[in-house]
Amino acid sequence: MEDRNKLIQRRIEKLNELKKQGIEPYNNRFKADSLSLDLHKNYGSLSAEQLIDDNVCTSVSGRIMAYRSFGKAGFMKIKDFTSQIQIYAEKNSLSDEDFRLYKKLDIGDIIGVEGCLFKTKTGELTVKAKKIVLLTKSIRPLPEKWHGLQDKELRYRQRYVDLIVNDEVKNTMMKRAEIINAVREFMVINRFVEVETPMMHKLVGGATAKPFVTHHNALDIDLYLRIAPELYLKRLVVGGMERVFEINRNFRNEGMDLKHNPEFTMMEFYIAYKRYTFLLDYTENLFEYIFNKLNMANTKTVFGEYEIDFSKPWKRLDFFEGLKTVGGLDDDTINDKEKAFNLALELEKSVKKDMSREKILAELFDALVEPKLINPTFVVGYPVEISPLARRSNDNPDITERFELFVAGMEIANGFSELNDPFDQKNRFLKQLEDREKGDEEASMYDADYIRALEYGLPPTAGEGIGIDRLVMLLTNNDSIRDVILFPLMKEKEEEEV
RNA sequence: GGGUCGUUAGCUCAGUCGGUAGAGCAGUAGCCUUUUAAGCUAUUGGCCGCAGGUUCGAUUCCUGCACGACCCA
Repeated sequence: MEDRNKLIQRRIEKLNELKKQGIEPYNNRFKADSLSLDLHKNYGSLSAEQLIDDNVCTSVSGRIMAYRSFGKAGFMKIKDFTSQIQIYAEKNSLSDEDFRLYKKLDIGDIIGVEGCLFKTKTGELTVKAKKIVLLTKSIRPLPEKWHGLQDKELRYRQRYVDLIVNDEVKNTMMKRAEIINAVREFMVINRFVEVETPMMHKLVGGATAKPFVTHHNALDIDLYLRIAPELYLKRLVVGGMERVFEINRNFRNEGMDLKHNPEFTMMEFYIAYKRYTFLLDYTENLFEYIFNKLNMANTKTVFGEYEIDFSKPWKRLDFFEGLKTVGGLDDDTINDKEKAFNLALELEKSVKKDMSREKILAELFDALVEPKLINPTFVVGYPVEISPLARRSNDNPDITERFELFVAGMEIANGFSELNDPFDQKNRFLKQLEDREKGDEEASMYDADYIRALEYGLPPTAGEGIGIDRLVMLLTNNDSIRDVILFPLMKEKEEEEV
């Protein structure tokens, strides 16, 4: 233990003094019968006189968040997972031993209190302590009571402290849980089955991204943390599980910024005998369901500087139309790879000479169109070239039956009619393999078993992935993905003690 | 990967045109039996991120590094 910090030293001394007096600093035998929020709900509206008449006695436990002491009495605020409640401790109502303990308590300590409810002069519901039990001595001081913990680095690294002092973190995470529950409920109502497919893959596939590599010792093989569950979920559809979904982590070995964390949560689902057009309506309905479940009065939310209107139906925008009407490109630039390439260079996009025209256009779309898609917009009509797992459109074999959903300039979802033609899929894998050999580390690998599955027959199927973290960002008005992930990845920092 | 900014007490922040630093909260001691960021009095606490350079002297100026925030790729 470091000896430089006097505050910690002082608290350790206190802990030892308490032990000497026979007080256990880590006592786990206190039984609380009430939660703070329930006390406020059940008794908060009673008058001071009524409370005294009713003589409501209770026991609560929680962490001391405020401590105001004057001589022979004082107030504390203790916090449990539901709320906070004030404790009044006075000499006359406590045993000498408990009063001595009370005088030694620190902010941050966790205690149990038995006593009866009353209202103070200012009308605050309070427990007048008859008995105080120390449950956990805290030997590290909490951040300042008024400003809390501001340092973002510390907040992410020591999320436990952040959660203690910054209520909005817990609120966001609770809302995240509600959102995921709502999503799951909606899927189950629609007769989807939740499944878990492998996180460790022998081949990279299902998306365009660089993977993390790990090693299995006993088998002596490299494995990849999955970049997407797609190919496994579609194998399940082949097997007759015609409606499946998975809510789980994907891992992509890429940069980190406001919208990207190396591990992130996706909901992917597949439904047989439907086309991508079904998914558009289904996604709108899913959002409507979430809004209702979260008691969000209308279908509008504030996100940063924007007010976003989720009311149905959402805008549909053709990929190439978008390049023109939103991105301001002319037909010349769209049709002439050279011109598109030069424009992309001007915009400082990382394009290469040997990239296909469609890939360059996708970069231009990313730079010029996406940031302008604020209200929910389904972009449709993506080129085959950049959609290796999507079915071709019957009207135009260069275009797929695919869409992406954008909100507030962020990609939220990606879905399509699945490519179920094994011959076409085989060729697309071979094309990916070529790209990979040319040095494209994001291209997928050839998955022979997946082709075999398609040869058994994948029914016509529609599938979609929804980025859960970004969805939570939208609905909780957080502009950083780190604020909706409990433990975002941070570089290791040297610790000051062992 | 590039650019801008940041890193000072446990926390939130000042500050030093270069002479080794302050406040509030927290802590400690005392007074105080209805407080709400309780109050009053006194007081402890600092490798001023790390390493190097310039200088008589660096927390301050310069360079590099680490970590972070934001912007760009």
